[in-house]
Amino acid sequence: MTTNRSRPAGRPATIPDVAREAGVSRSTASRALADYGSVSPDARERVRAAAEKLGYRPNLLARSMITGRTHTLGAIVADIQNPFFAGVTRGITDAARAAGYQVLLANTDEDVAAERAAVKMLRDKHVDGLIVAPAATTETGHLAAAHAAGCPVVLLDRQAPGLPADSVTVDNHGAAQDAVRRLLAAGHRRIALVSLLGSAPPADTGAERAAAATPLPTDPVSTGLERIEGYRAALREAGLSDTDTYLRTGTFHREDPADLTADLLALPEPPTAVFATDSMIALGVLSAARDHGLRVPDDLSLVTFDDTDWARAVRPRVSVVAQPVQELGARAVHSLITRIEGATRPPEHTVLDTEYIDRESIAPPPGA
Amino acid sequence: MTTNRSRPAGRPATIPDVAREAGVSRSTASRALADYGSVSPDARERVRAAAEKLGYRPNLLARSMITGRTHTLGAIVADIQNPFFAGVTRGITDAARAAGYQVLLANTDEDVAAERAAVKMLRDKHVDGLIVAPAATTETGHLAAAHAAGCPVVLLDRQAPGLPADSVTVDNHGAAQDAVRRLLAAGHRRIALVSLLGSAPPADTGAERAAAATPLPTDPVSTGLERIEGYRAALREAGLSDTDTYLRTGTFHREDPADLTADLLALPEPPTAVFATDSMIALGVLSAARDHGLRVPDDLSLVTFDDTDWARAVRPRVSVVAQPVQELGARAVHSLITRIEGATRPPEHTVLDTEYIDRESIAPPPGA
DNA sequence: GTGAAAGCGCTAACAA
DNA sequence: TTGTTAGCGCTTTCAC
Repeated sequence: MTTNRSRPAGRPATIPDVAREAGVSRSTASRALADYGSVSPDARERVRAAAEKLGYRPNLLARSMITGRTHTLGAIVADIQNPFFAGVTRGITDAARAAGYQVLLANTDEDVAAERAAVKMLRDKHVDGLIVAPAATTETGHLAAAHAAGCPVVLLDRQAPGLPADSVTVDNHGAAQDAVRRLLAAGHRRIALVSLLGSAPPADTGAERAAAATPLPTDPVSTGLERIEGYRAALREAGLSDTDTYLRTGTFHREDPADLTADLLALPEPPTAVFATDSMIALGVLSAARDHGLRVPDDLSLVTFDDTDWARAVRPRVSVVAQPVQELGARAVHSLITRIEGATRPPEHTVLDTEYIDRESIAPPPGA
Repeated sequence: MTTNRSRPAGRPATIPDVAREAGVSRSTASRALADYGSVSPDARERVRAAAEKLGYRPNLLARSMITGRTHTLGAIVADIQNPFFAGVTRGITDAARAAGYQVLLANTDEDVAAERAAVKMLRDKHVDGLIVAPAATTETGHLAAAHAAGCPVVLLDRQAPGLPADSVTVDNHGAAQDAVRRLLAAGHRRIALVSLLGSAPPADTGAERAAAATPLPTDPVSTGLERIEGYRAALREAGLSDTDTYLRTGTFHREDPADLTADLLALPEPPTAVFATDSMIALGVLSAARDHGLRVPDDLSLVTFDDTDWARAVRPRVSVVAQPVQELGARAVHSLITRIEGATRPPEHTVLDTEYIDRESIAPPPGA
C-alpha cells in the first residue's frame, strides 16, 4: 500500500496529484496525459508512471467543457425493437466504439414531437453529432437547427429534401421494383402492397376517395413512399395500369398490418401475392393469411423487405430484400465523424446495395 | 429581432447573460434556474423571462462537474439484436427518459473483456449508474469495484452471488420446469433441451465424458443453468432419472443451435420434443427440424423461452414462456434510480413473473 | 433574499 | 520544453 500523503483516499486522482507525484507542473502533466503539445520523453514517462501508480483517470466532463467535444453520438431511431433498427443500432454502436465514441440512444416511435424532444435532450448533453432516422422528412426544423448550430446530423434510412445533411440509405425504389418483378415473373397479376407510413393521411380529397385506394401522406420523400413508387413502376412496366387497387397503407399506431391484409383477402378478387414493406408488416401478413386458412406460397405468395432471423427459419423460408443493416449504421457513423472532425465537403448521400434473397415464399398464383 | 448588445450572436447564452438581462446577480439567476435556495417571486420571474428571451439552455456538462451527477445511465447487454435484449433495452430507455435520464448503450456479445471495457468507458463518462446483464456471474470484480466506488449497479436477467447489487430477474427454474411439464403432459418422454451458455465448458472431467452428455460451465448461476435445472427437475419429477441424454448446450460463438439440434435428431432414438432456452435457439431448432423434413408439432413438439413477434405469426404458432421484457428493464431503472438518489437499503432482488402462452407447437409424440 | 468570491478538473495561451 | 495564468459555465458557501 502506497501512502499518498497529499490525497485523501476516497477522492480520485486528478492532474495536480499526478503532476506532484511526477514532479512536474500541471500543464506538463496535462500535455503528457492528453498527448498534445510537446513534452520531453523523460517527463512524459514520469507522468505516465505517476498516473499509473495513482490510478489516474481523466475527468472527461472537465475535458469536454474545455474542448467542446464529448465523444458521444446521439442515435435517434423509431423503435429499437424493430429488427431493422436493432441491426442499424448495433452497427452504430460498434462503429462508434471502434472510433472512440459512445452512443446515447433515443426511440421516437415515428413521432416527430418525440424526435424533437430527443434532439433537445441530446444537444443539451452536448453530443458531438446526431444520427437520425427521421420520423418525417418535412418537419426537420430541429434537425436543420442542430446542424446549423454546429451539431452535425446524418440521416439514416430516409432522406430529407432541403436539409443539407449527409444521408445513408438504400435504393428503396429500385429494390421494391425488383422484388415486385419477381412476383410478376412468377405469373402474379393481383399483387398487393401492405405498408405503414409515418404521417397521418392528408384530408380527404374527394375524387381520390375510391373504395380501394388508400390516401397517401403528403411527405414528398419517405422510405415507404419510395417503395410504393417502385411497386407501382413494376406494375406499370408489366402493363398493369391500375396500380392502386391492391395498395394498402396504414399509419403507425393506428392501423394493424394484419387488418390491412385481412381487408385485401376479403376482396371478391383477392390478391395472389403480397409485397410487405418491412419484416414486421410481413408478420402481420403471415398472421392474416393464417387466419384466412391460406397457405404460403401455394395460396398466397409473399416477399418482404428486411432479412430477419425468422425469415430463414420458418417454413416456407421467406424471400426477402435484405438491407445491409449494420453497414447502414456503420457508414452513418463514419460520415458523421468526418463531419465532426471538421470536413466541410458538400452533403454526401451514400446509397447502399440491397440484396434479393430468393427462398420459398413465392410460387405461381393458385390455378395457374 | 432583439439586439443582445453584450452577447455575440454565435455563442449560446450563459448564466451571466441571463443575470445581466434580468438585472440580478449570477447566483440569483442560478438559483432561480436550477430551482433551489430561496429567490423572491419577482426575481424568479424576471430570470425566467430573461432565460426564455435569450433561449438559455443550461450547460449540463458544467452542472455535472459540480453536482457529480450526469443523469445518464449505462446499459450493458449482450446483443441488442437479440429480441430479448432489444425489449429490455426499450424498457430501460423509456423508463429512464420518463425519470429524466438518458442511456448510453454497450453490447458485449457475452464477452467479459468487452464488458469490462464498457464499464470502464461508462464510468469515465461519469454515468450515474449501471444496468448490466452480466456476461459471467463469477468474474464481476469490475462491477463490484464500480459499485463500491459509488456507481450503483443493478443486475439484469442474471444474478451474481457475492455481488451486493440489486437484481431484476425472472424465476427461470420455475418457468423452465413448468414448460417442460407441458411437454410431459402431452405424453412426451424423450424431451431435449437446447441451450447456449456464456462460459467455455470446463476441462474434460473424464468420467463425465459420456457420449451424450455435454459438460456444463462452472458458473454457479446463469440463466441458462437455471433453466437447465428446471428442465431436469421436471424430468425427475416425471420419473425420468436420466436427465442428460437429450441435453445439448453449446457456447456462444462456437456452436450453432441448429447443429446441436441436428445431432439430436440424428440419434437412433431421437427426441420427440424440444425445449429451447431462448427465441434465437428456437429458430435454430426450427431450422434443423425443417432440414430433417420434420413437421412441428406432428413430428416434433417445441416450446421456447421468449415471446418474440414471429412466435405468434408463424404456422404453427409457437408456445412460449413469455418474459416481461420491457418491465424487466423498467424495474431495473427504478431500482437503480432509488440507489442513485441515495437509498441505502440492502440489495433487493426483484423476481418478475413469466407467463406460459399455449399455442400450437405442442402435440402428442408421433405414434402415441 | 441576494451578491461576492471561490472552485470543480481540465486545457490553452502566453511567457520564460 | 516547461511553468504560469487564465478561464470554461456552473454551483455553493458565506457574508450582508
